[in-house]
Amino acid sequence: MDDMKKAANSSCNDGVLLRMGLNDNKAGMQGLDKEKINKIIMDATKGSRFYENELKKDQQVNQRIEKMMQLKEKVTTQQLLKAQLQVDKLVIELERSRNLSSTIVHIDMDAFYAAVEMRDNPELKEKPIAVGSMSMLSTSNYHARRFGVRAAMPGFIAKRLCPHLTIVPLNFEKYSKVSKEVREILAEYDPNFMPMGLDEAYLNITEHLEERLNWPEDRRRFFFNTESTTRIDKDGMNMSAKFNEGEVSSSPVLFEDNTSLMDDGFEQRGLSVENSVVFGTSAEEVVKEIRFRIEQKTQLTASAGIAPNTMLAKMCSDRNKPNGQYRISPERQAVLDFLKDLPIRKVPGIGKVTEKMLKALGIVTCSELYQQRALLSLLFSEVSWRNFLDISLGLGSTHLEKDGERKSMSTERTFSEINTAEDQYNLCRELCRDLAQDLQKEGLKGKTVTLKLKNVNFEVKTRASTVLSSVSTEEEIFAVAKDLLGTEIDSVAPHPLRIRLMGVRVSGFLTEEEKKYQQRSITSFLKSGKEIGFLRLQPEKSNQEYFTKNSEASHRGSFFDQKRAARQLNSENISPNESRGKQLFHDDKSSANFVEERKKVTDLQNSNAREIFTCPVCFEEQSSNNLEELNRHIDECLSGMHVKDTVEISKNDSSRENTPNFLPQFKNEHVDEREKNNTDQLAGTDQSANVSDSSTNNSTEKFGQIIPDKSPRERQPSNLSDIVRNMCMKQCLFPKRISQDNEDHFDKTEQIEGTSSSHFFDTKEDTALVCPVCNSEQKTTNLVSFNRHVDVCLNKGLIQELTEKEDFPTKTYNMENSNRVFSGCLSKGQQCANPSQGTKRSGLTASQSVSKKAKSSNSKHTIEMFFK
DNA sequence: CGGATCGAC
DNA sequence: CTATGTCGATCCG
Repeated sequence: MDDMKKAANSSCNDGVLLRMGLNDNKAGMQGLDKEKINKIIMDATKGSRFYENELKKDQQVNQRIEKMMQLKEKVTTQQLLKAQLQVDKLVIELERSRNLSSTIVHIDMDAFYAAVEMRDNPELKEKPIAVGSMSMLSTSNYHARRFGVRAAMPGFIAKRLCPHLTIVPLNFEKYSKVSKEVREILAEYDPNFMPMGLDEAYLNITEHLEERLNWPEDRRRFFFNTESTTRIDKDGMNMSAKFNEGEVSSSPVLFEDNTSLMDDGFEQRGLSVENSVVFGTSAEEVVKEIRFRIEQKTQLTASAGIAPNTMLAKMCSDRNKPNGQYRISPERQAVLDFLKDLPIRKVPGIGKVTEKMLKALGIVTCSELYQQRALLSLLFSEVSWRNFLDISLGLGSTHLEKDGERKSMSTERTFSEINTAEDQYNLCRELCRDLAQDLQKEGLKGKTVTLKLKNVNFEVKTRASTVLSSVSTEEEIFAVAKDLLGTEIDSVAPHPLRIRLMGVRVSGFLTEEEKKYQQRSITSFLKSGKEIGFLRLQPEKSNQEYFTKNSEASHRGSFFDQKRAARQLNSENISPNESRGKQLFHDDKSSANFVEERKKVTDLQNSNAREIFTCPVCFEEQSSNNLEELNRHIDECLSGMHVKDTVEISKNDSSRENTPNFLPQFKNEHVDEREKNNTDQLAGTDQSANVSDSSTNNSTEKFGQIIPDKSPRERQPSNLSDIVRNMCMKQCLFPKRISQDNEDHFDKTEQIEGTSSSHFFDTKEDTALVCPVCNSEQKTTNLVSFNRHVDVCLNKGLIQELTEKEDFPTKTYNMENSNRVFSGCLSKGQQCANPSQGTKRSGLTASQSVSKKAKSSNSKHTIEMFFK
């Protein structure tokens, strides 16, 4: 967002102080010099918990650097020479595939939030201002920057730097509105432009430039905003809305010394009719036109960069800001000239830490980055050094990829210290509630819940748990999160957990495909009694829900509101008793309530009065509410379908054997030129693999053999083992991989993302089959036998458990969230206790060779293949 | 997979 | 008093 953020940290000496200070200080009547600024910051910082943590982090980075330097010492000349050869081969390839044919533009609004606030409140125009709060600033205007006030700085420190600083609170609605106005303009030049936050965007104007060549002059004519904000129609009519403000003050608000585009010689062009200006057909002219229109429409200025790829364009927009633009002409030499002395820190993706590490190697500029390419290839991961190489050659994306599906969703909050378990659980629930709401908006469900905690010393911890059934509701998320939180509370007991931030994240979303099948998998089956559970309790109340009710009854409104209210009342201290783990309530009143409510639940469960049974196999409601009878019915149902099902599965195995189906699909249609080249060539040697991959990829037919391919509504699970198998397949949790060859392991992410199915029962030599029910390793690798075992196990185990009303064996499937459904059905209120089982995940059995093929056809790093 | 870290806005 | 919130990527164990 903010141009100065990086400058703040660039080319500093080591040390926390300098990191937080700034280096460049624009000359001006007012303002502070670098030294003063750093001193003030230091005084405000020194001794704080925050500072101590910064020091600690600094030490860790230093250790990383030390490790790297030790590695460097071991590098022999021979290794270096060899690496040099390898890398240079790659350089030739990269060079050969350099693509200069696109015209990419990066637009960056100048000090966006601050500029908007100044525009809307003229009183602020002459003053140093910042947008944010006393604890954190989002941006500052250029006036304030002269005092060292910048984004990501806490307001109270900014105030010390610049006592006259006006801090205005964030107003996202307003910024969004302005942002939308800007985007409307951008879309005219590239309908597929890519916004990056509210104040930045990339455009690919290659096509626009071509079309524009044929445009008549009038189509490139724009009027000043006293009349119009956009070009006129052929009839000379205004096409767009007028400024609603009615005020004519169009002068830029941002910089006292600025030169508006209007003063920038547009009138001298001689092309303009009164009050209008005509733009040319070059890329520069297009971008000037865009910036002109933005300014006319919003009274805000933007900076821009023009270059053959996104990386360069972004760096260009930084070059002449504020209110300027810069272009790298599409020639190799122009690119290299631009990079020659450019500090690596200016490169997007190179941050504070990377800068420091590279600096330890004597690398500061991009040309130095290139010179050290061989060494870097030995010291850094492949991904990293290839990225470095791309950077030093000036290579980047020449097209704008649509960003794919969201991968996670989270919410987190900072607050003044919270140290009682009760408060922490309440807060956690509130976060879960908010998150659940957000998830709902996008209709997402995820399998992994991550809890994030920051203690009062600013140390951050995350704890994650992946569950079998995907979660989306407040209760479901909280059920997982509260355990994670409980574990953390326990881990510091008897001391209280003293935190200043808590966050909850959900990730591992189901793909569309998975969503469909999930409906008839055991997960949904077990997940909630509401849907298709074979036992319904009325009213449907889980323990958690009682907890909610309870806490909500005593606290109205948001947790923070209550805290605030409590502080104001300031009468009663919440007793900071030993907050032992999962004991949710500490004060007598709520404890009592909880116990009482809990009792109600068990009472309800014990009185069979309102139970309705639904058979999990045939899905028929049972007339009897007798457990024994239900069990007998289920037995019959299961044994009736058992044999047939086994045969069906075994038949499918053979057809599945060599058709791996976990390969990820191509994420986007467009393939980078150089990737295309390589895949084309690879196709020669690897054709068969590609064909087979793509054919299996979407093969619903094959998929359908495993799970009969009818609409979920049409077909319900035939028996429990079927259900379990479906679940296993979709969740990729099976079978267990015994031999742990750590070398050359494949990318699990890809497999989980992709539609994995066929590898479920794949037989591999290094794979032992482990029964998901009894958890015992099976001697046989024969799938038919194995399936039989699982079926037997299921029938024997599950039904027996049902009948005997004992706890689910510890060594079973992890039921996690499903506990409450099971508890209701198995043993009237008894929970099946296997809390930790679910976090253990089995490895996958996909063959590595296949996995590599997947990469070669899809990955950015295909070039590697050439050197083998 | 889980956890830490980096980087961007 | 008072040092953000959200997201994706990567690396390591």
